[in-house]
Amino acid sequence: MSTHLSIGDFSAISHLSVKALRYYHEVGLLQPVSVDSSSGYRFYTTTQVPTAQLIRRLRKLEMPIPEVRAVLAASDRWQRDTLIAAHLQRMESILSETRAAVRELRQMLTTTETEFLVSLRTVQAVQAAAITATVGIGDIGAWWEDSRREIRALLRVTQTVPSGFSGGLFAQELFTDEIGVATVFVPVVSPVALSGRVKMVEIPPARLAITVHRGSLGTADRTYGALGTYVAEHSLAATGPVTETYVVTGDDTADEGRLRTEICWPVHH
Amino acid sequence: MSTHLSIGDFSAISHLSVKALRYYHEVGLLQPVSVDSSSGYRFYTTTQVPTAQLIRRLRKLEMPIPEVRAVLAASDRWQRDTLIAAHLQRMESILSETRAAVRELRQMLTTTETEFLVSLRTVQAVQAAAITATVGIGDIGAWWEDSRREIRALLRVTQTVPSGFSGGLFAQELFTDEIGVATVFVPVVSPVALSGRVKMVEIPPARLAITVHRGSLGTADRTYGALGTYVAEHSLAATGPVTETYVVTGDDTADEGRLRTEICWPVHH
DNA sequence: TTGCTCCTCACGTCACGTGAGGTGGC
DNA sequence: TTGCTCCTCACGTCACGTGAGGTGGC
Repeated sequence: MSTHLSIGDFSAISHLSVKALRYYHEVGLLQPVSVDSSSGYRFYTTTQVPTAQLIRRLRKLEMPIPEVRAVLAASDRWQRDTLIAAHLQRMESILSETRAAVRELRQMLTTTETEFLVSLRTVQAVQAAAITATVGIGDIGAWWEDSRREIRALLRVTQTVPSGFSGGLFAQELFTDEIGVATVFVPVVSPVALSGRVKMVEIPPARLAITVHRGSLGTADRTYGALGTYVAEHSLAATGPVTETYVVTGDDTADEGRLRTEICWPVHH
Repeated sequence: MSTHLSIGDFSAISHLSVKALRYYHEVGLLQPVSVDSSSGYRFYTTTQVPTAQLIRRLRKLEMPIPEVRAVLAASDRWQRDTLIAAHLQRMESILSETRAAVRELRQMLTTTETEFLVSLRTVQAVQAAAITATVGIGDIGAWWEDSRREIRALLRVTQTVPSGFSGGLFAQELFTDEIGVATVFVPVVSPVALSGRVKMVEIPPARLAITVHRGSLGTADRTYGALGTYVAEHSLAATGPVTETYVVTGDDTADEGRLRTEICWPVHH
C-alpha cells in the first residue's frame, strides 16, 4: 500500500524542508512520483520516505549532492555501502585535521617566542630521485605524503641508499595563487631505475637563508613567517622556490617535539 | 625595523593568498599600511605578519570573519583568548555532533527493521509548567536541553513533584519551514510559582497515534518516518503538533539503548 | 619592446533560504 | 469570500576563486 502525499505532508514525515524537496526535484536527486500538469503540485508517496531519510542523513554529514546521487544510483548494497564508507572515512580525517588545528592554535597562543637563528648557505646542485607536480595548496599535504611514500618504495626495491636528507621545493605561487609547482626528492649519487611518477632531476644550486623548524609541519607557517620577515628586513629577497629539508622526520621519532625541518628561503648574493 | 612589502611578497610570507588579502582589505579585516594613490598598489609591512598568521589560523578553523574581526579588535589578551576559546569550544561540540551522526548512520545501515507497533490513544488536557518559543530547526537541540534544565531547576527549588512524564510539542512547520513553535513541559497538578521563561499552560487534549522510539533522539527521525507513513497510509492525518513523551531519559539511565520516547502523531477520530 | 606584477570589475560557487506575487480547491 | 497550500521566479548567502581586460615600472 502506498499513499499520495502533498509536499507539505511528505516534508513533515521525512523532515526534509519543503524548499529542500523542491531543490532536490530541480536537480533530479529526488523526483516526486507525479506532478500535476496544471497546478504544478508535486506528489510523493510513503515508499519514498526511507530514500528521503537517507538523503537527509548524508546531507547532514555534508556529503555533496553529486555523491548522494551516486549512492542512490548504486546498483547493489555493497557498492552503496562502499561509497558511504569512503565518505565517513573522509569525515574522520577532516575531524582529526580539525582537532590538530585546534591543538596547534592552542599551542601557538601559549608558546612564547623561541630563539630564532638564521644562517646563510650556498648549496650545490644535487642529483635526486623526485616527483614533481602542479598542486593546489589544499591537496599539498596528501600529495606530499603519497609522493614521499612512492619514492621511498622505489629506493627500497632498487636497494638505493640516499646520499643526503630528503627535501621538498615549493614555488611561491603555491601560496600567492593557491596553486603551483612542488617537488619532493631524495638525493642519490647514481641514477636509479625509474618507475611510476619518479624522475631523476638535478636540484639546482641556490643561495639560501636557513632556519630550523622544530615540531610538526602543521606549525611551520610561523617559521616561514619569521624567516620571510628576516629576509625582507635584510633586503635579501630573491626569486625561486622555498626548500624544506627533512632532517628528523616521523620515520625517525614518534615524538613530535623532536621533529626537525630546515626551512630555506632563496636569497641573492 | 619594518619593511614595505608588495602584496605578493606579503602573501608569500604570510601564506594568505593574494585574493584573500584583497578581500580582507575590502571588508576591513586587514588594512595595508599604505595604498599608492595612482596605481592602487597595496603595501604591507613585516610587523603585520603575526596578525596575518592569526587570521589564517582562525579562518582555517572556520571562524566567521566578523568574529575574527572581534578577536583582532580585542582590547586585551584575556578578552582575545576568551573569544578564541569560545570558538574552539564550538568546534569541539560540532566535532562530537558529527561523530554522533557518523555513528548513527553506521547503525542505521546495519540495523534491520525492528518490529513497529502503533497504538491509538485519546489524551486529556493536562496542566503543565512549560517553556514555549519559536525556534529554528538548527537550534532545537540546544534549546530543548536548556529549557528542560530550566524547568527542572524551577521544580526543584519550589519542591514541586511532576504528575507525569515530561514531554514536548513540535509544530509541523518546524520541519516544513525549518522554523516553528516548540514547547517543552512537565505536568504538575497545582500551579507553581513561576520565574524566568517558565509559564503554566494547559496541554490541549488530542487524539494521537503513538509508537515507542528506542535509543537516542538523534535517530528518532526514522521512527517519525515510520509513524508518519502509518498515519498517512491509514488516512488518519490531522493537523496539530507532534508530541514527544520522555518515558526513560538520560536522567534515568546511562545506557543509550534503554532510552524510551513515545512519539505521538495527531490523528482524527 | 617584452614580461612581470599589480589593479579593478563581473561573475561563479554550493545548497538551499527568503521574500514577492500569484493560483486553485475547500 | 476567506484561508490555506502550493507554485514560480529573482535574489541573497559566505568567503573568496576565476577569468577578462588593463596599467606601470624594469
